[in-house]
Amino acid sequence: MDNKALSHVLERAETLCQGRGVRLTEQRKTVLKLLCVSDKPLSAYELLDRMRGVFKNPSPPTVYRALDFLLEQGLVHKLESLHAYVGCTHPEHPHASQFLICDDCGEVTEVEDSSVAQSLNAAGKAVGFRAKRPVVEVLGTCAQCLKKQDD
Amino acid sequence: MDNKALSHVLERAETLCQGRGVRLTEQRKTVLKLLCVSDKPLSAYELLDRMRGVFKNPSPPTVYRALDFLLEQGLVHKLESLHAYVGCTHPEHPHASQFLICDDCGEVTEVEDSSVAQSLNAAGKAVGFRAKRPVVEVLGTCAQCLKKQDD
DNA sequence: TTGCGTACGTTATAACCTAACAAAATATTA
DNA sequence: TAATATTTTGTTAGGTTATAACGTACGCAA
Repeated sequence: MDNKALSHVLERAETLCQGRGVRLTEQRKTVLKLLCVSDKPLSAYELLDRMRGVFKNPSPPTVYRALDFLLEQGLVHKLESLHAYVGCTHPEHPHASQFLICDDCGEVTEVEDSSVAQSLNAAGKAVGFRAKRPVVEVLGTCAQCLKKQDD
Repeated sequence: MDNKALSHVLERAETLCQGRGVRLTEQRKTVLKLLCVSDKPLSAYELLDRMRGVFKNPSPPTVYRALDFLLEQGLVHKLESLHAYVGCTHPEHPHASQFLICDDCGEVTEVEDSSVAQSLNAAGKAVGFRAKRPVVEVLGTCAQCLKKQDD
């Protein structure tokens, strides 16, 4: 994410948090920023490392608390299959996302496909299940890496 | 899973492994059995505990190796969001499953909804992504627990 | 039997995550 | 503003999940 997009996300996050009466503190903003400027998902401990540049003595709870907050606010997502976190690319509204994760280059694409969401919902309903948090992550190979393989 | 279903699964597993020229050793069979008779997903360390009854001195690698094998053979599934494992309920053919996980009672239902699989595939294709391993887990509340809540 | 590949034993440690309690900052109310 | 409550952060420690690395045993085939 470039600088302009970053500041847009941060402003947006500020606005959202103010509207909800919750506080986007420096630590939380830092974690969000670090995730946004990274070109790949970061583990909690990678985040921890990068926070050393900003805060004096961050510890795991420091990072996990910030992550918990950001997850609750829908500003970041956790990729369960990678034990890693990414900034949300469209936090404007609550949503059920799917993630395409490239095994090869590590790139992650967040998509919001309504037919996936719908069919999942329907599958649940068919057995009387009420969905709360869908986890949809597809591991595979991205277009770019597929192309490279052909060369 | 009852005793009859268990022996059916084990026979089926034997047949599958023989056909593929791989070995379903005692350790591997034990892990599969433990997962099948459990009424809920088991973590690797829960499996480790239960293996103590069968093998003299099992260690984490013992369990993880067996799990890796069973995962490769499609005989068990890993639930990424729980860090836990379940026996596959229909290992007859390779398939992309979805899991409905009840937050309340812990029950997990494996479903195989082709429209979910299709829409996911389509969403990937739209951006040139080749899917290899889909992870689809829906956390929520099962029908039984929903009913209880009403009472 | 010798050699090769696969499976297993063993130790250690890496990586991920949370509990628990104290201190500080911030918000709330009097 | 002062007193109080609430939220956030600091800090220590420890629990859980997963793998590296290296050696040994076993099964099989030349």
